[in-house]
Amino acid sequence: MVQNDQSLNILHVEDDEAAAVAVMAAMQREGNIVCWEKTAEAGLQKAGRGAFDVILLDRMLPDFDGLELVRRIRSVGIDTPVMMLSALGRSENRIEGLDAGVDDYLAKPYETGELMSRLRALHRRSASRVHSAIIIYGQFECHVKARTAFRQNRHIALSPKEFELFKYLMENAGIVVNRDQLLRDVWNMDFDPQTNVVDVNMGRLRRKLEQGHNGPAIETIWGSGYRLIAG
Amino acid sequence: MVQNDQSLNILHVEDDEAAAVAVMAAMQREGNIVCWEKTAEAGLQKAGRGAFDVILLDRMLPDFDGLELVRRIRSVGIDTPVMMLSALGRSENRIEGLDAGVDDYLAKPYETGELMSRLRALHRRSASRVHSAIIIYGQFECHVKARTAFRQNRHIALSPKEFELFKYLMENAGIVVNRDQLLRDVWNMDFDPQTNVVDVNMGRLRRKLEQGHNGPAIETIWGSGYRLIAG
DNA sequence: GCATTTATGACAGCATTTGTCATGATTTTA
DNA sequence: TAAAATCATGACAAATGCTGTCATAAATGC
Repeated sequence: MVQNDQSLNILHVEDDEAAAVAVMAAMQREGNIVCWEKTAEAGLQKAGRGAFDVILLDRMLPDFDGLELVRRIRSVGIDTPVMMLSALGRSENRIEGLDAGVDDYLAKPYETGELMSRLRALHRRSASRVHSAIIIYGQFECHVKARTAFRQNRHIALSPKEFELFKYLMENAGIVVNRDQLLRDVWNMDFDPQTNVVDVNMGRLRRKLEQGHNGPAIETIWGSGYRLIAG
Repeated sequence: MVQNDQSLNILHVEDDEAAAVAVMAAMQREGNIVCWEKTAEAGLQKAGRGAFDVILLDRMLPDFDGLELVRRIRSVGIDTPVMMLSALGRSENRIEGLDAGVDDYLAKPYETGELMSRLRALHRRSASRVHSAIIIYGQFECHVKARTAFRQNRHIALSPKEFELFKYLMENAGIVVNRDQLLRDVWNMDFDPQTNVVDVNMGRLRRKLEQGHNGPAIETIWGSGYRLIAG
């Protein structure tokens, strides 16, 4: 299997095994990578972790409704485009889905070719704005190549070192990182410099991330290290 | 008529007068602003001029095909999301449209409610990516608030002054700007400093915009000034 | 061919970044 | 409760990047 420029990284949430396998086969034939989850909960966890181009999900899921999954995905700040597949093809079903944050809605039965075309269109619209890797965690966005940071869609001006620190925290979002790690990975020091360089810079970053926003950005774990908060 | 937070600024391209009037009435009832053009050519001119949230167009137009209109809109760098309406509702028609750059495709007959819901979804997706003003011209993008520049989706690292110059060129894309203008608007000098500061910085910007890319970025008009080229 | 205009390399002064240090503030421990 | 340990912050100096100036090479137009 060759992955070409047009191929997508897809998260597929579907409890019906036969339907999932069929969709996956069709998509993988075109060189796309598909990650499959059977429950809405598993889909929610995965959506926040992988760098997916689109999320393709079934409306009827065993644990909670596909629409509820979309609402939760959006509420934690995940902005990946969502295509919903549903046996509920009436107009009011579509409107409900689209108004809930779904980006496209396709009623079963559908043609695989049209599904692929719509996924590509969704991705194209999204990708035209995704110039490079973007790390999203809660209110925060880190545009890696552009070296820019955002909180709640507002740009935050950071110095180069501050950006490096922010990026590291985003890469380890929700995880406590200690000073030794930061010295090694951000400052490229395999020794203790016997200064408080980490503390000083963390303070600088913290002030910039919090200014003009409600709530803390970075939590200090006394005696351990620091942790980025979703915000 | 009250315009609320959800209302859209819509460009509608449709030659059938009755159909256009019906669509417009439905949309204006919801507080949207609709600008109507009868031909593809008029639509193309208008698309480049107004700040439209979405473009809603019919596939069959008198002068040239709706798909051709989409291709032309995209080729001059206009990225406004496009919803196409068509009596041609077969799957291959949809695929053709979506692959040509259309963002959503709705076959006639359709329900007005679903049309509105889909337009809002298109706009929502587009707007959520616009952290701030983005200027697009050919291969170039200028993200004003993030102060970042891109050519062919690749980030270009610019110094603050270089970015200011780039932004000015983007704001006057395709137009020849002379040194007096640049001194006044970028350097805030209402006098001739008797140096070649503009020339030197233009050279710096030019080298950065062109490095690793095919073709020139900035054209010198001897004796007049400079002009950004679409790339 | 010459005058004018534009492009480019180099440099110095200024602005920003970053690490260090001292000390105040907070937390933990005995 | 006091002392020790840890973290936060203001200030400063050195390092680095930015930007305008200048001289000169290269290109254009008459």
